Amino acid sequence: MVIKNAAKADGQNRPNVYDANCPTRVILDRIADKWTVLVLTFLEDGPVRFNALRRQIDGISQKMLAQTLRQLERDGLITRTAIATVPVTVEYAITPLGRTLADTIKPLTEWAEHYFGDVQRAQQQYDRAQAG
Amino acid sequence: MVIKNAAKADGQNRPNVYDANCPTRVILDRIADKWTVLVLTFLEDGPVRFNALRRQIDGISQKMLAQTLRQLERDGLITRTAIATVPVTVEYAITPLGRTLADTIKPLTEWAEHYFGDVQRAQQQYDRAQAG
DNA sequence: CGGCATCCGCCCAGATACTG
DNA sequence: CAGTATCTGGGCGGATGCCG
Repeated sequence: MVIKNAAKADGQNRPNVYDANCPTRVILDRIADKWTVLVLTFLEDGPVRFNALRRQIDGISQKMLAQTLRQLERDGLITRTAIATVPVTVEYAITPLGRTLADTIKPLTEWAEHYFGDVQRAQQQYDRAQAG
Repeated sequence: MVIKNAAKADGQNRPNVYDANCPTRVILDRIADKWTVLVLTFLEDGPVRFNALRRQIDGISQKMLAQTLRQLERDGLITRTAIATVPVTVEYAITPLGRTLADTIKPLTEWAEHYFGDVQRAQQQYDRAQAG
């Protein structure tokens, strides 16, 4: 039983992320994807083509990029536009809904940039304590 | 080459999450963990014991909970306090650093609770379009 | 250029059993 | 109560090859 928020996911009450059957868990799992955050925030500045994304998001494979993009498109967070040139050009753009999410997760990357030093120091201290 | 932010991770310039070698990626990967967000936000309201967390965070296994807690402790985001009772009691509490992160990711769960309906509708529309 | 299909290794997560 | 230890399989993600 969930104490913190007694509301059940199935129906009339408020959704509860701590309930495994709550649909908000799906969203959380999506955000918990390794690449979703990076791809979505990258598209904030304007439409980008597939290979441009591939090059600029360092470390992503074409398979994972394609997978992530398809998922984001399915969620209505980005759009996919194929332009019939030779060779074909495909542009990905963020949707208004996607932008609300991007705005929400942006502070996250800022937190990472601001505090990663503190975290690293904590880790080193922890590791020393374990070793000693 | 990264265009969006020319700064390299190694040294004098600003960190760049789009660079695979950037230490902020480590933070992002941590946040991208399935359970980190839930555990950390849950501890915002005060210290909680192991089995209490296990019961209240629906769907988590004891293995994953232990793993997540150890990781969070190592990152300096939570503390672990063992009280020598019989049987032993262990309380986990959020640190000031952890609280800054919890405050940062909280809007995320709120986004999920607010917009999951829009996402579900988008998914259904997408799936219909694929089927038809 | 922008993918998809296939194969495959490896790690992650669940289940189970045991301990202080 | 609060974990650790071990085994196991399913899936994730990388590499490669092919196509419109």
